[in-house]
Amino acid sequence: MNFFEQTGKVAIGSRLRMLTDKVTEDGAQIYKLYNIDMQPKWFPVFYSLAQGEEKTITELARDIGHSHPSVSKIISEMLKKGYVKESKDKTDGRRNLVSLSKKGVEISKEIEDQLIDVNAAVEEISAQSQNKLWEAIGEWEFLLEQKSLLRRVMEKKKERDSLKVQIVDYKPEYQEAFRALNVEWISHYFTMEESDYKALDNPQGYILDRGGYILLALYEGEPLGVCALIKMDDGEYNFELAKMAVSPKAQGKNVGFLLAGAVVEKAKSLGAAKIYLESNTILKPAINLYHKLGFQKVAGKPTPYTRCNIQMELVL
Amino acid sequence: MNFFEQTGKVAIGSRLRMLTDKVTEDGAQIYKLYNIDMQPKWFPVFYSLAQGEEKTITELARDIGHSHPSVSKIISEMLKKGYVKESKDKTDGRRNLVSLSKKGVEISKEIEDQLIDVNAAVEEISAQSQNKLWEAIGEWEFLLEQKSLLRRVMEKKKERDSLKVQIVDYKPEYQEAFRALNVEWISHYFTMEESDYKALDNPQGYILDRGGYILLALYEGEPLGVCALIKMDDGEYNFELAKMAVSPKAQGKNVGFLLAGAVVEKAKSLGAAKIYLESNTILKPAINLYHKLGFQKVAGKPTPYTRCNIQMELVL
DNA sequence: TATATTTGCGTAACTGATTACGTAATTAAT
DNA sequence: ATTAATTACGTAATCAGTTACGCAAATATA
Repeated sequence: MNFFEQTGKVAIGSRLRMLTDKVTEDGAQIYKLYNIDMQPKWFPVFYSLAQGEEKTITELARDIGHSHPSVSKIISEMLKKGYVKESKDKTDGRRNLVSLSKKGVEISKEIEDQLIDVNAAVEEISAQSQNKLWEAIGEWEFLLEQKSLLRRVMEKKKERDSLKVQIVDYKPEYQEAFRALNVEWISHYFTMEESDYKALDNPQGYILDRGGYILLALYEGEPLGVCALIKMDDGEYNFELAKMAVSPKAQGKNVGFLLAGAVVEKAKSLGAAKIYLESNTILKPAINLYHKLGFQKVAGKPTPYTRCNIQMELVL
Repeated sequence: MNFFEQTGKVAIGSRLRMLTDKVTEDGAQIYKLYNIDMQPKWFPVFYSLAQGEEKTITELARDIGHSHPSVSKIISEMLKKGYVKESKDKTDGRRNLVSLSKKGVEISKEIEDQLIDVNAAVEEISAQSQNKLWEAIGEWEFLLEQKSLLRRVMEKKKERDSLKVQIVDYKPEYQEAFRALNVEWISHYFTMEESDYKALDNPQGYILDRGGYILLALYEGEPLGVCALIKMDDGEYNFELAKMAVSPKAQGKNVGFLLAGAVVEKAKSLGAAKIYLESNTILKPAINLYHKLGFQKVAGKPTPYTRCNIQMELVL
C-alpha cells in the first residue's frame, strides 16, 4: 500500500474502497464457517428485521441507509430462501409489510454466536491499533454530514486562489489590459458602443480625472480582472460600477468575487452612499456575483448602453 | 448512522462501504471545479503514470492494487480522451507499454492545485478528529495483511467453542451415548461388525477392565463426542485409539480436535510409548485430524476390521 | 527440439450497489 | 368531486469494480 502514501490524501476514496473490499471479502466464508446459509449483503436487512416489528421496504431502506430498490432486491432474494414473509398493509395498499419468517427467526438465533466472534475479532484488531477505525469512521460521518468534502475543497481552493490574487490601483501601464479585457467580453456578447471606446481609450481623462477609480486583479502578477468606479453626477456622492471584466483564463479562480468585493470596499471607504450598475441578464455569473454582494434590482435610470436590460444598486 | 451502533462491529464492512460512497460521491464534482476533464476512477492510474516511466497494464495493476482488467478498461477510456499512448514492447510482444501523452502531462500539471486543496480539506477533517482515519486504514491494512479477518474470526470461534466443550472420564451413565454415537457413523459409512458390538455393548468389561480408558466431550453438558484408548497386548505399554465418534451436531465446533488432543495427553500422562489407530481413507476429516496431531501412516499390523484400509501411529 | 507451463492482457459475465423511470395508491388542494 | 402532488415500490439501466476464460507470446523442461 506504499502507493497511497505517495499520492497523498486525495486517494482516500480509493484506499477506503480497497479496505472495504478486503474486509468484505471474507464475509461469505464466515457465514459458511457457522453453517449459516446467508449472504453478507442481507445482513443489514436481516438485522433490522430481527428487532421484531414488521417493516416496509422504505422503512428498511431508511433504517440501513440503502436505496429502496436495493432493499427490494434483497427482500426478494430472502423470500426465495424463506427467511422473510410479506403481507400487504390493509389500510394502505401500496405498502409491503415484511417480517422474518419462522425460519428467519431460527437463523437469527444461529447467527448470534457469529456476531460475538466477529465482534471479538474486530475488537482484537482495534486493540492492536493506535487509531480506532470504527470511531474514526463515526467522526468522518459526522464531519461530512456537517460539511461535504466538496464544500471543504471549494473553500480550500478559494483560500489558495485568494493568496494568488492581488488587488491593485490603476496605473497607466495597465491601460492596455483594461482596454483588452473589456473589449474581449463586450465584443463577444454584444458590440462595442461609442461610450465604450471613450472610457477604454482614455480611462485617465474619462474616469480618473472625473473623480473615479479603477482597480485591477493581478493573478500571479498578470492583470486578469479590471473594474471601474465612475463618479455619478446625480448630485450625491455615488458611484457607478462599470467596465468590469475578468479574463476567461481566470475562470473559477474567484478573481471576480475578490475584485468586486474590493471595489465595494473602496466605495465604502470613500464614504459613498450607493453603488449603481448596469448589466444584461444573459451574463448570469455576473448577475449572481452582484446579487451575492448585496446588489438589488432597480429600474428607471437613463442609460447610454443598448445592451443594458437590468439595473442594480447597492446601498452602502 | 445510529443503526451501526446497534449492530456492533459486524457491520464494519457495510459502514466502510457507505463512508467510501460518501467520500467518492463528490469526486467528479471536484474535478469539474478545477475544469479538469477526468474521472475519479482514472486517478490512481493517472498518478502512477505521472511518475514518468512507461508501464505495462500488469505493472499498473500491481501498482494501484486493482485487477488487470480494471486497468485495461481505464486505459482504453483514457486513450479515447488522448491522455495516454500505447506502444508494443519490442522484445516481448505481449506487453502493452503505456505512458502519458503530451495532453496527459498537461493535465497532470493542471491537477496539482487540486491535489493540494483536497489534501488540505482532508487534513482539516483529520485535525477535527480524535481518531485519524488515514492512519487507522493503514493499521488495518497491515493487520489484515498479517492475518485475515476470516482467520481471526476462526480463532475466536475456536476459543469460544473450547470453553463450551468439556472433556470428562467415562461413567456408566454414558454407555448409551458411547454406543449410539459410534453406531451412528459406523452404520452410516460401513456396517457394524462383531468386534464393534463387543466393545460398544460392554465397554466396562471390554475396554476399561482391560486397562483401557474412555473420554467424552460434553458440549454444553451433552455428550457429543467419545473416544476410547484400548490397551494393546503387544508386550509394550501402548494404546489403540478406537471408537472415536463425534456427532454431526457438533460439526465445526472443534469437538473432535479437543477430544483427540485430550486422549493423546491422557496416553502421554500414563507413560505410554505409542498410540496406534486404524481407520479408512474415506473418512477424510478424521485422517486430517490424526495427521494434525502427529500420527504417521504405518502398515502391516493384523486387524479384525474389514473397514480398515489405513493404520497410523503416534510415537509419544 | 518438442512440449508444457507461465505470463500478459483483452473480452465477457457477474456483483452489489446506484439512479432513472413508471405505475398504482394515497393525500392534499381547489 | 376532480385534479394535482406525493408516496411506495418494482423494473431497467448503469457503474465501478470483480472473477472466469481464452489466446498468443515467452520461458522452462524433458
